[in-house]
Amino acid sequence: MRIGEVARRTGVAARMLRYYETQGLLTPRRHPNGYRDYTEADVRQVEIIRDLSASGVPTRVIKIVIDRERDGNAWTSACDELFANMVRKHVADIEMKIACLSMSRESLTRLLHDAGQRLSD
DNA sequence: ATTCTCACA
DNA sequence: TGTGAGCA
Repeated sequence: MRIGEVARRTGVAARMLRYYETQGLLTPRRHPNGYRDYTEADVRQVEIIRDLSASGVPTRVIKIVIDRERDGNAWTSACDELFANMVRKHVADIEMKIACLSMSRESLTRLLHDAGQRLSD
């Protein structure tokens, strides 16, 4: 499928899909006319990239994760410990964000609850 | 009509 | 990241 359909289905702008490609996160085939040809697997890949990106994980790290999963998750080289620490940091960041979001949710639901009481008076 | 690449304030 | 130019 072409870039427009992928953009429509994933909610990721075609602009970003091309950008991800330059970052090595996606490598769609090309049609004879030069148009990118995405597969269903690419769409799943885009959804993963989109979600990780929305969680604040830099594309640089996303690429390492993707490459790692493609190569069967083999942890061997001396760089692996370094990478593992990067991932741990992001996991910690995400946990912090979850904590912040939970508090925001409490505040907002309380706001709505109080407003609801006044509205029903 | 759609996509492509490249460049910009 | 958005937007526009100039092609195919």
